[in-house]
Amino acid sequence: MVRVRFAPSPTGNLHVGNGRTAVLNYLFARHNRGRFILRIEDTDLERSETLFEDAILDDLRWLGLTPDEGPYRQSERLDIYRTYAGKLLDKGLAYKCFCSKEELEKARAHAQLLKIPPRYSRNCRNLSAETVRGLEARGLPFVLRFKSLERKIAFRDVIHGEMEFPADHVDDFIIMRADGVASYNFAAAVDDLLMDVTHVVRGSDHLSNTPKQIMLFLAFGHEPPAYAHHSLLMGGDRKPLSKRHGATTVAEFRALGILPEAMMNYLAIIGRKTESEFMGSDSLRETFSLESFSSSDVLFDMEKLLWLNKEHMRAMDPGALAERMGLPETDREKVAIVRENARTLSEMRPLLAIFDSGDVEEEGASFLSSLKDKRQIAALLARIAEGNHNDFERLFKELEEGSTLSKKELFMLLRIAISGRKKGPPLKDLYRLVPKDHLRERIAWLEQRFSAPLDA
RNA sequence: GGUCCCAUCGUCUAGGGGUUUAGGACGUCGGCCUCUCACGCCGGUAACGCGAGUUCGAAUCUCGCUGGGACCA
Repeated sequence: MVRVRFAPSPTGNLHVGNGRTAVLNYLFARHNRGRFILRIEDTDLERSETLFEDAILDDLRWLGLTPDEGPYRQSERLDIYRTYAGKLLDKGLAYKCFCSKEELEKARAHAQLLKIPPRYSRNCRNLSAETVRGLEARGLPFVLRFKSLERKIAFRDVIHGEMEFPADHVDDFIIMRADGVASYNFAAAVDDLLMDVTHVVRGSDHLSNTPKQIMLFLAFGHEPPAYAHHSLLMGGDRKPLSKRHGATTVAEFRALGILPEAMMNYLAIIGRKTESEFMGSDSLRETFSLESFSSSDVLFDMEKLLWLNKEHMRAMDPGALAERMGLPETDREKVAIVRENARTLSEMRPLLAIFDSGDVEEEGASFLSSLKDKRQIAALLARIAEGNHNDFERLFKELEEGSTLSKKELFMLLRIAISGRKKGPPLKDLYRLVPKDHLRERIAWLEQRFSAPLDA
């Protein structure tokens, strides 16, 4: 049984990069009929907030990524980590280190100066039991360090292939801090072990940490899980995606009017080879494979997201789309017409205003002002206002007769009278759906504007 | 500073020694579609980071360099 986990830290809103990790884990689990576990990595008590945990949960729900287990919270499992650290201590695979922060800092600065890798000196590795007792009796604070295996660590990453790290890649790293809180690598490894995680699917920023976690598994006498490190999301300048690149959190895209279907679709296909790019969650699940991922980093492409969003908007039942926007299902016809001209839900709103108000945009009004025969235009507007039917073809034919305007001019005149805008959906649909009182309101406004002295 | 990862059109990718005038998608540009915009259709633009080596032949294999990224604190 495949078991995967998504393990965010609640130190901020859900970043799209982490959102992608969540999507991949979810899809991998579903594809294999496995379990998708949610684990909150909140051992950094200073930076973790339940406010962010709620926000992340909310974003996952919005994306449709329902966990099968969890959320488990590391802050509620501190005793477990202590117990497991104790096991390593008993087996002689970990040791107490009394080196002070100051000493460590000094050694690090020294290493920096000599331009040699900053490694822990292993000062406390071979302290006698007696010495340790003595130091403890004096009440000196200590951390627990893992006795790093002095051999190279090799493993096969599902995305990167064969991986090999030299023996000195890992030093005697801390597994328990002086305050009794487990370190990131230790808590993650213990949880992956205890939660029977079979595949660790995460960002390649964790690639260098993997040898540590593998060593911990070996220390506990277990086979490590399979690892799959996917590439990272970058901004246009190939720097890590951050605020200055625009929207970076799932919540921001949601606010921008991106559909969850599109967000999931986009996050699931970038950096991958797939036969088709536009997919719903069913085909995403069916066609998913970790092997289809490229190992190079990916630039976030807003244009492609917008394209996918539009495709999803167009594929959706118009009534459902209306409801998604908080509109009654009966607005389906309006939504169906207007969505062709929008890429996001937000872009649909001003278009929907065509039906709900008698406003005229300046661009439209000034276009009419630019036409020459003002008297004829006023006459035509009056005749449009009289129209009481919904047949655009008929109206157009009626007006065309006796008019000296070009076809294009007549169309534009109608467009502005009906919608108050220069651009928009086909006129015959608009004429059918714009309420007559709004139409008259627009014409009244235009007539008033025309009777006023023009700047021409 | 060390270790690790990565490198084909602007972007995501196909291609894994001859089948390639390097294919597709998004974007972009042009044309068509009885008004505009959008949709749709048709067409165009655009890439193998650099240098050695292996080979009859390399985008494809090897090494080096350069560039970008990550981790270690």
